[in-house]
Amino acid sequence: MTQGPLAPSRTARTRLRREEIVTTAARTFADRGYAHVGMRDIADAVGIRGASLYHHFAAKEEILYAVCLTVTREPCEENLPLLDAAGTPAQRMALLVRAHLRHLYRRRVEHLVGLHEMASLTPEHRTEIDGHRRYYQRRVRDVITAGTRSGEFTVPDAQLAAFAVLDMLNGFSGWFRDDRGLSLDAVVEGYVELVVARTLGAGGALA
Amino acid sequence: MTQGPLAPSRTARTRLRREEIVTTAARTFADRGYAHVGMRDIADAVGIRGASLYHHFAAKEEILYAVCLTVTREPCEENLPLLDAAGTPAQRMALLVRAHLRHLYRRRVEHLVGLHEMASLTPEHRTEIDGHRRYYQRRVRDVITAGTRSGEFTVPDAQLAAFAVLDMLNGFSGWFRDDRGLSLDAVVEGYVELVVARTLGAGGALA
DNA sequence: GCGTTTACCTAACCGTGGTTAGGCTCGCGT
DNA sequence: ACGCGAGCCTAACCACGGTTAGGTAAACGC
Repeated sequence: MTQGPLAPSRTARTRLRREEIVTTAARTFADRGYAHVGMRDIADAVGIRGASLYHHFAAKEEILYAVCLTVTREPCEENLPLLDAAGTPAQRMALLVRAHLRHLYRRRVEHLVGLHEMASLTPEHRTEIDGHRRYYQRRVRDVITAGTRSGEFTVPDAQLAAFAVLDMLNGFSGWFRDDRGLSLDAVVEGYVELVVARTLGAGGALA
Repeated sequence: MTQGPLAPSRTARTRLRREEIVTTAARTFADRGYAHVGMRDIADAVGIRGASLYHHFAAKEEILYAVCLTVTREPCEENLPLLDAAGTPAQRMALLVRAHLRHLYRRRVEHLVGLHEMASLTPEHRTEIDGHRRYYQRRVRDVITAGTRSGEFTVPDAQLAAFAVLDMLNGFSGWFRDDRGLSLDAVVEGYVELVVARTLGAGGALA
């Protein structure tokens, strides 16, 4: 470490560049669709030449893969620990809903890409991304099951409820826009009630 | 009309062929993604040569457009009339949920394509498809508003509830498979309860 | 029956876009 | 101070795939 924290180290700058490419590409993919975006388009948006992208990524699909990773791994790492926190299933579920929606918002561009362009991933990459999603879904289902056992939730089928809740939440990134009537906070709290209190049936027992 | 109903007329056979192409293409698009499917692939699946497709469609995008049309126009024509039927908002909503899910099931392949490949449509076609979707959503929101006014539904925000309900329903086509535990009928009735009774809050007042 | 249309064919074109080859320059580590 | 590799460049390749041109055989309407 001959490098102070003021001037970013070489590896740090490289990482920054990679992230810049991924973010820029995600924005372009979201706007025009993965297939309609060429390497030269991504490069233009970053400010370099098309061929230079291959210094950072081995193929176009690797960039898409990086985008998809951020939207399936981050929620697992950041949101799921909330399900292990203290509190009743309903309280923990409310925490998850808030974190989930805020992540969808923070990464809304990447989420749009991740939801639509799965088919363009390599089979192996696709399998891995799917694995993350299935794991997340399983954890949500387990909390619902726990809430059902404790009597807080009243759904007949935890699996079905998990599908319903996750589809409801994930749909958010498809329609929410900053410049329309609804504020983020209003939607988040509205959804906490819709999901935890109503759909799952935990009356007024919220955190 | 020199043509009896036994031997299909020329125009009828042409229409059949078109529909066969659309159906086959939808299946292929759903499997491998619109961009990864060539005209020759579609033609192979139908049993003709690539160039022959241009006798029925002017461009590849026209085929995708036809797929998208069936999944946005059909629900408007077949499901929305149920909202004008007799009965309370909750009863009418329950009818819509059933019809909506059964349509998602009947046309599940086309729905998968319609949800994922929007970006590959011509701007004009995309606008038209979006129009159908927005109209459908508006009609659902209006029923929820009606149910709120009549006191059957207890949601604070009809617009938000409409988003939530439609995302929940449409997600169905993303995960339902015939060969797993759940039966279609079980899911449909489960979702009627989740949507109408729980999420919208119409206690036990179902049809 | 006979022209016309339908539906399909073979053959080829050609733009697009992912990818590669190879060279320049600067900053970093020793 | 010097070598090396990171980062970016220009130039070009080339395969894929949408599309067009032009022809043929059967089906249809009068």
